[in-house]
Amino acid sequence: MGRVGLTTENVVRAGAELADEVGFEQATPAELARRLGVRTASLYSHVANAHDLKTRIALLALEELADRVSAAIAGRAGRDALTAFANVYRDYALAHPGRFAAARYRLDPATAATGAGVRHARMMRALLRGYDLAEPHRTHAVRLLGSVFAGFVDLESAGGFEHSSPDSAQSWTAILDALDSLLRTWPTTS
Amino acid sequence: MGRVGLTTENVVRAGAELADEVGFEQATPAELARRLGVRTASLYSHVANAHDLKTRIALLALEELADRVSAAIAGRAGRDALTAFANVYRDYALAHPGRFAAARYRLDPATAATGAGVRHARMMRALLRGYDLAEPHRTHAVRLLGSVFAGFVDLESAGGFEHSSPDSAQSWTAILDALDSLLRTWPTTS
DNA sequence: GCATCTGCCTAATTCGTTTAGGCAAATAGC
DNA sequence: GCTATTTGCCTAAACGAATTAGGCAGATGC
Repeated sequence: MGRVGLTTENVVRAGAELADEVGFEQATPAELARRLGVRTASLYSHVANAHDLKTRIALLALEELADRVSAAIAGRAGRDALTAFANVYRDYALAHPGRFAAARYRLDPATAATGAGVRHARMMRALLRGYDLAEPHRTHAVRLLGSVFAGFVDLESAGGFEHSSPDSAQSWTAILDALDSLLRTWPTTS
Repeated sequence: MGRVGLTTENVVRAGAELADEVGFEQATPAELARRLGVRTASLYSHVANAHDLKTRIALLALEELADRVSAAIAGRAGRDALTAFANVYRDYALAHPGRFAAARYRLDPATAATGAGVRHARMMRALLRGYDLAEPHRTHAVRLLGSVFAGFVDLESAGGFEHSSPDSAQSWTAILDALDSLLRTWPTTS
């Protein structure tokens, strides 16, 4: 009956691990308490409620992801930076599916503004400095890349590419190739 | 106390509408029963359980989406077909957010194989006939398009583009432009 | 060594999911 | 038009998750 030593930090980190194991949706206070060897009610001193727990896991994931992207693109430019950035997303999603799902959890605007979401946007723009894009094309490109990364990784981890050849890793590199070449010859007609 | 006239069909359709109003995750049997003016338990004669309800809503959404895509791309090719296809996705997602979320619900492989998912894949390949892509590039392109459509629409409906200019509609057309030009000059290096 | 703080507890409420079994309205056979 | 059957919706009840209120005891500060 000794104390387990819970803190908000603690609980959230354990929640993130739980999410990776059983899925973000199933990372509930009840299940988390079970894992921590504690009564469910005890968690409510550290997180406000189920939504708060999920929000904190989401913020943790965004932070981790931003750290990794930041490390990966340092000193790289152009196509190198593009693949490094993209691979961080993909690797993170494959290694930490629950956290990655958490990173896509709908945050209210105020919370999102405080979190690491802004860092992501900034890094994406930094990445595009290696390509010669004026506004508004740069913004369009940011959104395209964000869409492709999120979309591909989502489909892949949902098993959408599982039952067909070639395997998804090949498509991934081919797509990065294509995006690189697209960014170099971005159509500025409109 | 007269009978409401529930059928599986009925219940699922009402569930889809509920999902559009309150979100797919919140489209629970309990809430649905409330809307239908019926006790929760009564639904269980028509759907097996909450998961079954969600699965059926997902299948309905996939079907509707496939029907619309099919109508939209008939008689079109190349860039016309591409934008028609893409706009069906986007319009559907904006008009029916709950159903669209449902369409991304993880189905077990057997169920997925029976559903309209395969029609989507076939139509996407048909769309690409307008571009000159040999295998495996065509498959890569299918996956790229799937990723972009899903990713963009997801981010947009999650409000990811809300607090920055230019507005998302402009990015959408710019991205379709870019994709069209990319498909016409697909890099076949690898 | 005492007072305080606080981490985790028990107890209780509310709500969603699900199963079992019953009654009555619709339907079909004659 | 009466009877038999189906079946749509019900009540009752079990179970589990989320959440709040309040209490005890172990850690901490003096």
